[in-house]
Amino acid sequence: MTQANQKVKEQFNHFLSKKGLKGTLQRNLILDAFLDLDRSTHIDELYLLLRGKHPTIGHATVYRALRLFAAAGVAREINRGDGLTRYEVASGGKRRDYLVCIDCGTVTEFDNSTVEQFQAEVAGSMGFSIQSLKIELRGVCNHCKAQQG
Amino acid sequence: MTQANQKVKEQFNHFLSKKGLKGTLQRNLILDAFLDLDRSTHIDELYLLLRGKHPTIGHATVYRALRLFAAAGVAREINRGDGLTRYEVASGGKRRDYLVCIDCGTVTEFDNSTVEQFQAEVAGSMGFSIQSLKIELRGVCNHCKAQQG
DNA sequence: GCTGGTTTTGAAAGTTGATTTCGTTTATAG
DNA sequence: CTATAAACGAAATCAACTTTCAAAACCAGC
Repeated sequence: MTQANQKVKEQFNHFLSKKGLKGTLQRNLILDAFLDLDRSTHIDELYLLLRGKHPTIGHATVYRALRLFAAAGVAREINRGDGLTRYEVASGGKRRDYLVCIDCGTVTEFDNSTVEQFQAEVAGSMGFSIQSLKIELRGVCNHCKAQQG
Repeated sequence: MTQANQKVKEQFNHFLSKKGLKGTLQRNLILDAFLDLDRSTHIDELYLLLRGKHPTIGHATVYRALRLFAAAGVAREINRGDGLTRYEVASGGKRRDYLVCIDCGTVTEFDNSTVEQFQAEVAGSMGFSIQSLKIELRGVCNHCKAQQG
């Protein structure tokens, strides 16, 4: 358990008590698995993962837990347009910047200082308070370009 | 019928004959309705719209026609993460830049020269050939900010 | 520790939009 | 025309998401 993960768990517990909700074994197990995975995932993946160790945990519980994590601000929903709702740990920034290769399907995350500049400019000119930003670039990655000659 | 729309229809007909597919009454009606609407739409909206004038057109046919339009390059699929697959006329650029207000749900399109600059920089640094670009900013719009005081 | 009221759980059912099936109809080349 | 491949529409199916409901777990107050 990293210190960052410990902090996330505290944040979630604080959210629960603030809302009069209960801390349960299942919620703890699901949150642990979610944090341990440390990458974006979706309900069924997490469900199957947990199912191995804790056969009693149900699909609906995983579903509800992930939504609760999102409501608590410790997780974030991702929609990549593939019909699946993914979740990732929300800590550290609110950006989601992807390069999606239309050839091999690889999804690369990137971080470019231009993004911040871009964000500031749009916010200024449109009078818009930006809360989150999602940029998805689709194209052909270096590797696939090389393969195609 | 604008000249641009006429061109789109020619493009679609060319696609059909190139692929050995058939031009049908339904496909023409659906394409006309889609072009006339002149904004992003989804299957059911278009279906209901057509249904009024041409009660024999079925849901499946609208669905298949829109996918065909996309395959022909005259339409483009849009996924805004709301569970609906939308389509819009593909003519004119490959960008989709949105501002989504998390308060009132309004979706505003924007066009900012910074986008192009940004795109070029990312492509250069990552060795990525960008084909399409989707930017979605979520936040609070001017109007809602004013209402909240 | 109990107890009582509330919340949570898991299995199963329901919902929704997307997609396919299938028998019939239509378009088009020869 | 006629053959045949494609397209049609209604209905069925699919997959992911979401809700229902009775039983179980939680926890604040005794």
